[in-house]
Amino acid sequence: MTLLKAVRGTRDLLPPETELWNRVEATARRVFARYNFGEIRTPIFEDTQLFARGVGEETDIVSKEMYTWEDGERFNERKLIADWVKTNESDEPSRVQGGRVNIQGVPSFLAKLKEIGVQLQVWRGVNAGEEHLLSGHVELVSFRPSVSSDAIASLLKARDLGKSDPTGQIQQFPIRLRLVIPMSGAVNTWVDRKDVIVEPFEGKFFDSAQSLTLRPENTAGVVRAYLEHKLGESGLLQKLYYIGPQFRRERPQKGRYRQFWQIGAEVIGPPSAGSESPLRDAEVLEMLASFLDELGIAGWTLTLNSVGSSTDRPRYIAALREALQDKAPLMCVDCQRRAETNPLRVLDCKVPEDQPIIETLPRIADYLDDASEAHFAQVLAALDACGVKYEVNPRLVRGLDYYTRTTFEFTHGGLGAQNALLGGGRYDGLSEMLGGPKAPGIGFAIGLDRVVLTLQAQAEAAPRKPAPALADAFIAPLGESLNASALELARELRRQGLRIELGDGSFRLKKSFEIGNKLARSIVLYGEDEHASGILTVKNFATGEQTKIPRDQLAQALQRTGKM
RNA sequence: GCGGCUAUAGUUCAGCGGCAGAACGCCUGACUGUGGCUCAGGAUGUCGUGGGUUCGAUCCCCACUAGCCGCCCCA
Repeated sequence: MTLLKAVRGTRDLLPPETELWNRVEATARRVFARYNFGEIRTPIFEDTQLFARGVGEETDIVSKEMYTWEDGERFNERKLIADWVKTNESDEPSRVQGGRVNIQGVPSFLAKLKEIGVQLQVWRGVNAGEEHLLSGHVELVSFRPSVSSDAIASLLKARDLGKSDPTGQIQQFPIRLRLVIPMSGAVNTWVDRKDVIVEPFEGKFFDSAQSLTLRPENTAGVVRAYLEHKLGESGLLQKLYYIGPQFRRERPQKGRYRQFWQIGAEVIGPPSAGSESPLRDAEVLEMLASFLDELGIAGWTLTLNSVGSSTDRPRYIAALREALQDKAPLMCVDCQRRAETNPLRVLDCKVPEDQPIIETLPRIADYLDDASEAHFAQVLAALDACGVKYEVNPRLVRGLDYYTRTTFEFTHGGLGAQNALLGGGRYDGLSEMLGGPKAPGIGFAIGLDRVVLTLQAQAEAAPRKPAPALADAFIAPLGESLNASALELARELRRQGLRIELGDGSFRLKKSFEIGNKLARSIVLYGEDEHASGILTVKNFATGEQTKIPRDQLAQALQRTGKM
């Protein structure tokens, strides 16, 4: 039996690494608290519509990277029967074959069906125009009073196959399932037109309550919660932070996982609360700089830009498209594609030859209206005033549709291709996109995985690595009869705040020492003598010093060695 | 999603068309209530999975899976 493994792009976080994760999270909580942020926890999955409307239907995240499923999906027998009746009512009886499910599709699709074990009689005919038997197994289908579970399973498989069709090949040839019941006089009693409600077939045999999606980011969820709970009605600015896993189906790489962790925060509220103020932008950026500094991340770079208001941006994109009509053919193939699909991305191109051309393209700065321009200038002025270093990069663009005005990212050189530690920006129109009142906001998401990677790389480079955390003491019961009272001793010490490892009476003393030396700073011997006298034998591993300590002074003594 | 590289012991990695290897770690003993150091001994294993070539495959070929690097995208 093959061992099951964590699925692609996911991973287990084990001690002692989790200690580092906790440190980062604790630092975030501590720093954010000083700015009066409160924690919000939103669901890990949301209605798919939330992300489609918030993040943007056309973004890569929504169009190809989300984990989406139809929740509460049920096989709809009525639809299946209705479809059968509809497609077969004009068929000549002689053309109807008994007990089979016919599936039409392209050869690769049929091969796949075979591969996953769908046992059906299958002909190829769409492309080749010839009939060719690929599999001889005949699956019987009966659907009175209900469709066989095998047939349902086959439909489910075919449906999933259609969903995961990577090349779009299958979609070009829609899956057509035709259920054919045995030819006999029984037909009319099996499916009586009067008993069946014939409805137009809508192209699916499945009904679902709603489409759900594992969150690919958390801002949309926070804004949804803000609207749902009418937090704007307080008239105050809402300052919320979150820590949690996010999900995107991308190709895994170092620093990029399919389940990844983000620490993020949002400042959002009605305009009357000052949510539009450039001071909020600067304050958030200053907080992030403090967070990274306090964590001890050296060598980060803050890059920022203004992508303009929701009216500036379309104007700019139009201008960019126009300029690219002439320029794009001179650029790399990627840029030629981007010019069509997502012109803003051309600005991100890293090909050296393209750089001079990019320099000649229109700049977003020239398309900002006066208000946006002034807003950005005030953000920069506030950053200057508090001494946070930054670079303005007029080519910095963000991939999510909801960003307006200030956008930024903090990068770190040690991360390779995935060099962004965190990213964020202002989203003045998001609330309205979700059907809410005007509620400008600014937020960011820290890539926790990447921050941890950076810290680990720094620790690796450091001349002295920190020693792994040791327990204060290892309690070694000498003999299994002492196990129970050793637990009592451990409980006593632990309740006084000590970190205790408890051995086992079956261990030979030598083994207790060996294990104790690996796990703890001191060993406490708990044998018959100690049990009777209440005077315990304690040996400090570092000094080799061995002393007798009365039980009531033990905690204090171990505390003291802890500070050594 | 695309391209390249990789997959052997718990870990880091050698290796070879014909008995599966090192170092570290682990276990046992020298040493029955005293660890680290030393010495002696021991066990490591589906050689990623499935096919193919071959008398014979961990090695060569193919497919798959996973990881890493780059692209894409983003945190």
